[in-house]
Amino acid sequence: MTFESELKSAIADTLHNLYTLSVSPDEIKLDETKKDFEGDVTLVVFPYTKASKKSPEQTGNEIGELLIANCKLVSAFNVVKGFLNLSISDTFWKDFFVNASGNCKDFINLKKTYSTPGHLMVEYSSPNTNKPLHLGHMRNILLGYSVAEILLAVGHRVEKVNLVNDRGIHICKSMLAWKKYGHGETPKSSHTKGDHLVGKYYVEYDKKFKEEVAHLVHNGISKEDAEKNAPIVKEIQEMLLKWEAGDKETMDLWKMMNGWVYEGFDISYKKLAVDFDKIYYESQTYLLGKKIVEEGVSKGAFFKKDDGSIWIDLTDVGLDQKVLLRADGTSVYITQDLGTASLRFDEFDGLQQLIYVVGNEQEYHFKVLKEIFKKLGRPWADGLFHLSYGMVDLPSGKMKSREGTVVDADDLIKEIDEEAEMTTKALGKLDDFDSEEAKQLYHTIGMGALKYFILKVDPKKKMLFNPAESIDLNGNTGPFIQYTHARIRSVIRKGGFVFGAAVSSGSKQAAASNGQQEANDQHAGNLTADKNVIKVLYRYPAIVKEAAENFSPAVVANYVYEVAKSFNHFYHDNVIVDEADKNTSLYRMQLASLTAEVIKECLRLLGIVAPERM
RNA sequence: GGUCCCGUAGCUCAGCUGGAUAGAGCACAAGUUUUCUAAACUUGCGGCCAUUGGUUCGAAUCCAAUCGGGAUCACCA
Repeated sequence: MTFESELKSAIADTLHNLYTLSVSPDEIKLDETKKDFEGDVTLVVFPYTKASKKSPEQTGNEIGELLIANCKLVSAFNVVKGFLNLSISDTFWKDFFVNASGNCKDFINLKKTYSTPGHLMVEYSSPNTNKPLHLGHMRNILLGYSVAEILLAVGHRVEKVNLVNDRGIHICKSMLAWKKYGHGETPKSSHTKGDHLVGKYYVEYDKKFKEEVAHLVHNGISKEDAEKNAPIVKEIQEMLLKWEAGDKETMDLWKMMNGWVYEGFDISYKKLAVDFDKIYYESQTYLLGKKIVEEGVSKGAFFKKDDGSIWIDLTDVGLDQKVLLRADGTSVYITQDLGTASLRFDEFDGLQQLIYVVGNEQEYHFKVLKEIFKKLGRPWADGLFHLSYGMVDLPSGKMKSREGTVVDADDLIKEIDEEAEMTTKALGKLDDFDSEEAKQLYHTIGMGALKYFILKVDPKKKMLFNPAESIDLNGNTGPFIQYTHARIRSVIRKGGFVFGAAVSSGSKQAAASNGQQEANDQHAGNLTADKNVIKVLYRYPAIVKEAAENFSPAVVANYVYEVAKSFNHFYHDNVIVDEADKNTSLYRMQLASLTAEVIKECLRLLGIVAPERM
């Protein structure tokens, strides 16, 4: 149902006929025709003037004429300078529309994009269990979820996984602070979300630590020594040792506090409407990887220094030497990543790609990880992909947990929901909603605003988060797109059109009986304002495919905005439900309905719900 | 210092596998509703696409250098 490949071969044939030029259809590039010119697609003829030995205009005209004669897709052409603008026949657009509209489910469903789908894993979120989620985590979570949904949409098998960083000295900090100063406080007793309570003690530790250091410095000890020898530091080291030894009391405390955090995270994940197929815990994976290090040593890929530490030399690929195992035989950060990656490819048979959604500050780490596996000759080494994204900055500067300049995820969600509530109430369209329905809708709209705001930006760019603007509900925003969907639904409810009625009853007769067929026939070759909408809808499968191949929800986000815009333009100029003109009415309802379906699906890929009313 | 990423309108961003007069939204100014949801639509204002050089018929897009911003180069995770 695409014209590009057919047109390209026709052009290739034409070039061959005219100038005995052999060009493969794949090499031919077609651009969308600029708005100011007549036509749908444009062929730039400059590259062919050498072969034609004629002016660009002449060349364009010759190609255009032959195409008109030989390719029924092309209904008209014009040449401006070296640009051959081709009009695709209305018949094509109409056939496309009738087909897509009549088999809407098939049009929306892109699972057959690839004849042999892949098997991929997306790791995202990956939080620490010592503090609540903040804005930076949200970019990660929303990106990861959306990428996974997009990959699923084009038919890949996808494993969504989360690797929880639940152990280590930073986790012990909140444990120690709670033990010393917590007086048995629990989420229940304090009416605090578990992750926030634990986060509070993490901050508390840092405060005490600073106090002790200041005290020691005051007594004439150097800052460096003070930071090493503060009593609380000794305590924390003891605690870590106890944890590693499996000391019962410490383990119980650890389990209890982590449990609080997980309860808190679950609430946040639920609000964000994201999920995971499998959760890995670092406490279970941090000892993995040593075997791989040994293997590397025996293969000669790694080497041992005199002190017993094990290294890899990556200077040949432009990286440095990197330690893989400490002199005392304990793991470093990358050791466990070696283990988990390996584990995953063993666990999931046929896994081809492992996509890590992790901030760009880890780029070096993932380069090293990939190189190590290459050196070890793992066939899947090239399947490791670091989906790196930029930091989220605030207008006031960088976010720093310790300085309290973070935007807390739960607070932000609450704030945005409230904003959505205020706006919705002010518009007063939904006074018949009961309070539960209304609350649900405010959240739907709030999340639409937040998710769209974050996902429309190219992941690799660092983004500026302005709390005031992200809450904006007009213009290029999630609610704008959600609104377009809701408006279409509303109109269609009034018009009484049941989408795909003909299809569900499964016969052409049904289509004829409700007038769809007739309506479509009447509009054959009579496309005008609606054509722009149809043309935008036509690009939907290619857009999602592009987004999947580039792991970029931003592609979908920017596209769905275009869909909404083009439809709103159409809507403004045309009456959809018109009792006096049933055929036109029915035709336009189909167009509106198809638009709504595309919007809904694109939003779904971004993790955004398209409401029926708003 | 080495490596990587970014620099487009006052602000937030598209466009970057080279193509025509560089697009949106916000903000600002003006207009559109007895009609299907105005969270909409229309119009205006706003640009040496960081700078310089190169490649090319053609550069925001590719290459190089420079300037500015960020990240990273731990026996931390």
